[in-house]
Amino acid sequence: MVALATIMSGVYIPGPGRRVTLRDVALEAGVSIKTASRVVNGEPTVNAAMASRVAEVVERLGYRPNELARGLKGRRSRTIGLVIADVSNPFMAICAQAIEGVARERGHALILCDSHADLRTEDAYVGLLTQRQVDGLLLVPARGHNAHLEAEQRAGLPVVAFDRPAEGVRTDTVLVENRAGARDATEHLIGHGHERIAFVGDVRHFYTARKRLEGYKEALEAANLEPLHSLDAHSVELGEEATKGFLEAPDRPTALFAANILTALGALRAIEDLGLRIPEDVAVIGFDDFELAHVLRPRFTLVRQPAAELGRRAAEMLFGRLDGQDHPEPRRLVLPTELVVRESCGCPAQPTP
Amino acid sequence: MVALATIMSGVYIPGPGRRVTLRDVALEAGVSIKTASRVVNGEPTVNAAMASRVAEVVERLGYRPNELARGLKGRRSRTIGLVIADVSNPFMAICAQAIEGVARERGHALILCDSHADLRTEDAYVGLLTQRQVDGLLLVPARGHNAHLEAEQRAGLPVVAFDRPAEGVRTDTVLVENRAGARDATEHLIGHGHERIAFVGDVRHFYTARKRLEGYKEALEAANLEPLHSLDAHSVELGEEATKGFLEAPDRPTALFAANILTALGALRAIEDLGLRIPEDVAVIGFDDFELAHVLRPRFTLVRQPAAELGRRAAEMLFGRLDGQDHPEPRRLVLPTELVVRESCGCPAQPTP
DNA sequence: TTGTACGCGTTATCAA
DNA sequence: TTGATAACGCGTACAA
Repeated sequence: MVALATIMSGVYIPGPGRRVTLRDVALEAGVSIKTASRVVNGEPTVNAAMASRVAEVVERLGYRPNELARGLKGRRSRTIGLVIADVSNPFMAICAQAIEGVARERGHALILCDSHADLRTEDAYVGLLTQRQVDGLLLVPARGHNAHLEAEQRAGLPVVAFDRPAEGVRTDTVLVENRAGARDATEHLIGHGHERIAFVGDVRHFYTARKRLEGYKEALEAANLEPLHSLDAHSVELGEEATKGFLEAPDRPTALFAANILTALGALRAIEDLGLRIPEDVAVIGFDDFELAHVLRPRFTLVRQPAAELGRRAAEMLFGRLDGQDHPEPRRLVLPTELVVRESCGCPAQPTP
Repeated sequence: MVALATIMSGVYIPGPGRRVTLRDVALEAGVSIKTASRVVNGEPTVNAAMASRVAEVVERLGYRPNELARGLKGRRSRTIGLVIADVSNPFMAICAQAIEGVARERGHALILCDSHADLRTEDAYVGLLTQRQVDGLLLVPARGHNAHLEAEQRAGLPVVAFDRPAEGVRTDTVLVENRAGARDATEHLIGHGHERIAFVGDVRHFYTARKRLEGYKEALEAANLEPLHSLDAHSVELGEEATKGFLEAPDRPTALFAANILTALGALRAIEDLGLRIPEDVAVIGFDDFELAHVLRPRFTLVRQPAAELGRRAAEMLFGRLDGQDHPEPRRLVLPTELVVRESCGCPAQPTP
């Protein structure tokens, strides 16, 4: 072994590209590989003197266990996979950050995959991850039948879906109160006396969009008001267009519920362009938080999703399974949203929110 | 092997938790393991008939190579590590997304680590990553002496730093024109006739903050103007405070350069609170893009960083090394920024930017 | 308490 | 062209 490495003045210099292995340590310390292994893993059944000798060598050579070998042997890669729909979306990025934090606490690495909300890409990623023997899988499922997940689950891979449920597969799931959140927002607008409240939402097939629309309709029906919605505005531009469609009509709505970030931004642009005032001419509430919401004037009222908690809870649910918690049935956790009341809904300005 | 698995009506059902291995394939196809391996790896030296028979079995059993075993044997994990300072920062998230995309194109998995810009956390993560035998490392270095990187590099691990250089270590680096970008912005304000231009920046020890301050000073000096800067505003609140400090002074500046996102938001809040108008009372230019910049009124002028390209180029530089490109010296790539002129600087409104 | 032998799933070597 | 056999680095089972 020393053939490929050199010890110079107490500093071990591994050959280029060659890492120190347990064998190197064992040889250097004059013990068996197994004993070295025991010391590294902190097993108690080692002579103290020997242990400290080995520890010294480990330190000096800078030995690092090879996790690939460990995983191969031990059937645990200490790695989990995350397939997210779009990391560049701040909401998702915060989820990812929270998940990464939990993984770290639990000594696991996190492989990040961005499916761009595409089912085939997701499928490919799930393959990549299982090939890497991940211990578990967290994902924001793409729309469509996530059939590929089923085989993995049957093979014993714990899977947790979050933000939206996986279609056609029974997995643990962590969601957000989309419907209740939308209902709260709509009711708040109704409470301000509005009777014509428009809904600008994104792709109708998206789970979150559907649920939010349901909540909106629920609130309107309870108040005996007519729904007035536009869907499929999945970009700022389309959101702007849809909003203008509403606001330029003869009998225009006096309030607007923008069901996601993009439509909210589009709505703001439209309102600005038409020279209307918020909230005097149109009151607005959005769904999902953004950094500038309290910088805008008037301050923007919105339904806040607990992004970090969503990620954290999903990760914890996964690690629960890894720890052997045996819930035979898939679990479902739904986290509450929070209506952050500021000024765009028509409420008076607060001191310093 | 069939002891732990069953073949029923053509469908192979692996035992719980047990995955199909090359042995299973070989047994089922009646060939040697090595032959099965050859087929899987597309080696040309296989009899066509045999190859298709094996391929069929691979398909039917749903065989997936175990990347851990491959990595253990082949000394290539096909995995790269990314240590980023803060994924919840949209700029970083976009970098991460771009990197992930390149990794995917190259058939590599990406392990994501969030150092929270903390050197010790970074150190721990680098350890975690090398234990996982990553083939290369991309990172946004934390401030301080990144000594731990040196040992890894010596052991043959390619390292690419991006957004900021690693201190005390010589690595490939991809940066953005912080200085030139800040100079451009400042010059633009000078071009509008401003003579008192304040700089609101974040932590003075940060590389990016320093470079931007340099650029700002350069522009002022060239125009024989007095610099007027405040530093260490590393939150929206502090940015707001710092801005108010400037604007409430007797001889207040007529223009403001906010050197990062947080200070830009803080500045906007401060200006709003003081009842000043943009750009009539104070012209403003920021550094770094944000989703709402063109939704704000007036539209916000800023220096845009090529986030996706930064990530992509860094990843490509890393894969270049992995492909064996042998540049003995560390390389450094500096990407240009772009001054996105809108209205907050005092320029007239554009039709539809 | 310590060491030996084997296996994890794969690829590489070499002989057939 | 194909197949035994030996690695890769580590942990487990068992023996010393």
